[in-house]
Amino acid sequence: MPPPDAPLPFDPISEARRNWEARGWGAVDAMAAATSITRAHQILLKRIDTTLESFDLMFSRFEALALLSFTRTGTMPMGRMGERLQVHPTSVTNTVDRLEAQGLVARIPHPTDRRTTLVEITPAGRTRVERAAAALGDVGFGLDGMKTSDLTAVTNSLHSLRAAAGDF
Amino acid sequence: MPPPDAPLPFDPISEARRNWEARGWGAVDAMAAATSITRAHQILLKRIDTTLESFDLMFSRFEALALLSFTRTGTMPMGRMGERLQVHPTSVTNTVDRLEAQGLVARIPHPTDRRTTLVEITPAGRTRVERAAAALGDVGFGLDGMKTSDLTAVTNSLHSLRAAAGDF
DNA sequence: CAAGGGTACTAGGACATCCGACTATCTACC
DNA sequence: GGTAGATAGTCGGATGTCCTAGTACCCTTG
Repeated sequence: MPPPDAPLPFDPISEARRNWEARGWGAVDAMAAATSITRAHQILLKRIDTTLESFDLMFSRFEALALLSFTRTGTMPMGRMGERLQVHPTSVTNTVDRLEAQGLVARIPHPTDRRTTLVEITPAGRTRVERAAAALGDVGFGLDGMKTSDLTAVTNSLHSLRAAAGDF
Repeated sequence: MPPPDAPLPFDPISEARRNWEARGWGAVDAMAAATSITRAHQILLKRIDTTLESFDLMFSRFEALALLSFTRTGTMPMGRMGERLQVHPTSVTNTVDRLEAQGLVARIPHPTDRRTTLVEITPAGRTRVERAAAALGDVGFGLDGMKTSDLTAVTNSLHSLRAAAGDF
C-alpha cells in the first residue's frame, strides 16, 4: 500500500471537530488549529524535502547552512546555532555531523574558549545553499496553494504563539 | 547544556526574513510562513506530548486512539487509519505496535478479508483516551497563548493548503 | 480455473527530534 | 589558589515519520 494519494471525500479535520464536539471534549477550536498546524507542517516538510532531495539536503540541514551563510565570518558556535534554529543541542550535533560528512561545513576550535566548537561553512556549502535556496524559492516553499493574504495571516497569527512560548 | 530556555532578544523569523531579502532569495512571505508553521508545530507537539506524558502517550498514539474511539464498532482497518490520520502505512504499523504493547488496542482479523487487520480499542484504551482528552482540553491543546480569532484564522488559512495538497 | 494486477500489512533502513547522563572547560568565590 | 557551580558539546536511547521491498491475499480476466 503506497502512500495514500486518493483524497478523502470529506475534510478529516472538520470531521474530527464534529466528533470532538459530540463527545463534549472541549477546546474544539484549539484542537482544530493544532491539528491543522500538524498537518500543514507535514505537507510542507514533505514538499520542501522533496525539493531539496537533489541537493542531498533536508530542511533542517538547509536551515543550518543558511544560518551560517548569513553570518559575517561564516562561523558560529554550535550552541548559538541551536538557539537560533530553536532546536535541542543534540540536534545540532546530529545536523553538523552530517553536514560535516558532506563537506559542507567544518568544525573548528574556538580561539579562546576550548569548550566551544565553531562551525564554519565551506565554499561547497555556500554554493550548495545558494542553489537550494533558489530551488525553494521557485516552488514557493511548498506553499504555492496559498494566497499571499493567507500566508501573512498565518505568520501573524502564529507570532503570538511563538511569543507566548518565550521564543523572543 | 539543557534545552535553551532564555528568550532571544529578537524574533528569529523576522531576522531570517531580513537576511532572506538581503540575499534576494525570493518567496520571502512563503519562507516566513513555512518557518512559522514549523516552529509552531514544534512548540505544540512538545506541549501536547508533555501533557500526555502522564498517560504514557504521545500525540500520534493519542490521535489513533481517539480515532478508534469515534467509531461505532470500536474497530478500524489499519489502512483506513492511515488515510484518516494522514500518515504513511508504516507509521500506522509502528503506532499500533506500541498501543498494542500497552494493551490499549488489539489486532483482530478481518471477518472476510484476510489481508486486512482490524484494530480494536480496548476498554483500557477507552478510559485512557477519555482522560487524556480531558487533560488536553484543560491546557487548550498547548495553544493557550492564542486568541480565538487567531485560532480560527490559522485553521481557515491552512484549509486552502490542505485542500491544495489533495487531502480532501 | 489459472494468471496477472492490485491491495494490505510488515520488515529494514534513513532522518530528525528530544531527553538524561557524562566529559571537558571556564568562572566565580571563599 | 583551589574547589564548586555553570556552560559546551557528545553519546546512547526512545519516538515518530518516511521510503523501498517483500509477503500474503483478493479479484478480475481470458
